[in-house]
Amino acid sequence: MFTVGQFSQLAQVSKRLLRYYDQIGLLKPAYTDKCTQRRYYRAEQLTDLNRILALKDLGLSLEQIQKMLRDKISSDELQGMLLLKKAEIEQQLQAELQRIRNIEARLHLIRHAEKHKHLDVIVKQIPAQPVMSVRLVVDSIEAGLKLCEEAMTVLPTQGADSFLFAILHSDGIGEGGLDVEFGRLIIASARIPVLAHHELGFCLRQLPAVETMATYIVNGWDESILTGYNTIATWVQVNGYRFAGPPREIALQLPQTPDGKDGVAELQFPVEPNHMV
Amino acid sequence: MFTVGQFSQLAQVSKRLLRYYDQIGLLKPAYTDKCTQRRYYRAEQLTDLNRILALKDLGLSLEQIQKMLRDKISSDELQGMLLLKKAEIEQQLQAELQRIRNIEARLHLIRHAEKHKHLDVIVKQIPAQPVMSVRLVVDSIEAGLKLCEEAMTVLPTQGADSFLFAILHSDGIGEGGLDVEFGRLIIASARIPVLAHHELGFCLRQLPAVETMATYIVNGWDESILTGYNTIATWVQVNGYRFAGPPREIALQLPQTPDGKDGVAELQFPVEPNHMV
DNA sequence: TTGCTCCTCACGTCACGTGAGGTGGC
DNA sequence: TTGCTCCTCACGTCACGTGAGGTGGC
Repeated sequence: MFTVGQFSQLAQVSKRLLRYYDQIGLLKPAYTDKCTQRRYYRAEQLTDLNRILALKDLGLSLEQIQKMLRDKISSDELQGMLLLKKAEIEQQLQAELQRIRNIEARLHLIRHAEKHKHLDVIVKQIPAQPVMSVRLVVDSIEAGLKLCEEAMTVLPTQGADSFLFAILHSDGIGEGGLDVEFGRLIIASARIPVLAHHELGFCLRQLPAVETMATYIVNGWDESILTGYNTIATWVQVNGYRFAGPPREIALQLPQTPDGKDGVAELQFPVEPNHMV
Repeated sequence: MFTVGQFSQLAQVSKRLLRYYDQIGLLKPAYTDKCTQRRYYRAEQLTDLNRILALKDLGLSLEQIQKMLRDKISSDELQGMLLLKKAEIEQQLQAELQRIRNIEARLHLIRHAEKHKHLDVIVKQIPAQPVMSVRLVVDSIEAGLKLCEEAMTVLPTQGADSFLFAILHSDGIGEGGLDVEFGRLIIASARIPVLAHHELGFCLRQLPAVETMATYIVNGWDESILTGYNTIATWVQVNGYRFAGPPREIALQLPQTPDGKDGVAELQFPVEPNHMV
């Protein structure tokens, strides 16, 4: 029979761990003095402890281990648990690899770009979203901007969180003009004056959800937006993604000053991992 | 200006997270109503939040992030931190790979061995250890056992935690006889009757520390020990290790019954990763 | 008697999730 | 007035580490 101190030395674990395992009922000492509360362990219990440590090393939680030991688990069940755990770890491993790639991308950007705006690009899930919008082909960017302003004035203002948005459906600058969509996000079940704008071609529709959306916040309603496109494009490339759908632009805050410096917009680019890289 | 709810929806994070970041001073809302305690965020703050999330994604702790943002860190420092973090993750990655290999080994053993004794093999660090021992070459295992018993009776008993041990220095069963060492571990600075046993050849020396020692507890002081050797050998092979030094045997509990069923011993094999596999 | 080990609280870790219970603005 | 959102506690998570403060056996 060994005391905690002795037993902990034999097993090369802390005394606290032994007391803790006693407390949660994972490994009770062979004998506990009712009076002094002292714990006494048998040499044979090293076997039990080692088994616990081995299972812990495999990444199982103490709770799982406890259940396994208590239920005298079968070989098949153990196999199942291990396979499950393996899959789990493999997934974690993928995540870590992704992180490493991300870090390398940052390092690359730090070394080769002057600023670190790329720190502000974030990938997130975007849920589906009802909108009121109009879609058409315009000849030039100027025409598009004009339409945009028109839409801004025409569409009814709702709450503070009902935003204007634009989607560029055509790839880059095609020769056939720009295929664009303008409109307003519809939050909750606010009252929508649908009929009033039918003649302008506005329709109610649903923007699809996007699993992996690379987003970037642009401060300033001017050339910042163009550099924002560049930032996000660089980020996407360096981080091993590629574009996977039409980009969106959300006006989070309309500019109040004529130079537009106080406007805030979010650029959203659907992306997917680029396995070619 | 947005309330927590609105801001959390924009950023796709929980309200609790925003309040938490406020609480720890990582991201204070642009304005907090002194009276109602309500938080109000500016659209521009999405930039800050995204930067925080990006750094978090890289695996940095909130404390590190906070320091980075507070100290207006330089590009070089950021680079250093990222390199450090990368190294950390790579280390974790190695650990996970090792775990996966371990799990695969277990699965293999489960499928091809009948029991799961291999669950009881544990790798640990063993510190250096003073001992009183004698080393010599014997012709046969029988002669060795006889010497062992002699040593057991001759060596003075100390506390309950002063164990007898044996080390097999020769590789397997060489033709030149067995090179063995017997003795007793010396715990703390107990009084040692050195002189009394000089004529038997006992010396005080230090067993070296071992970084990676594969250990296995044997219950029973009989043929269990041989099967124990087998268990540990299989384990070592399947888990991608190889032997890296003379094995030790520690008598944790001397048998009290004639059949020796109640003895307990720990087998210790120095090992190292087998990169050949 | 002096050390040494043992004991039981109980807080700290890390980044929030999850109610409980109550209040202000449309 | 009814909902909705907001607020502040405060506990829970996971596996212990780390003192604090006190006690029993040689």
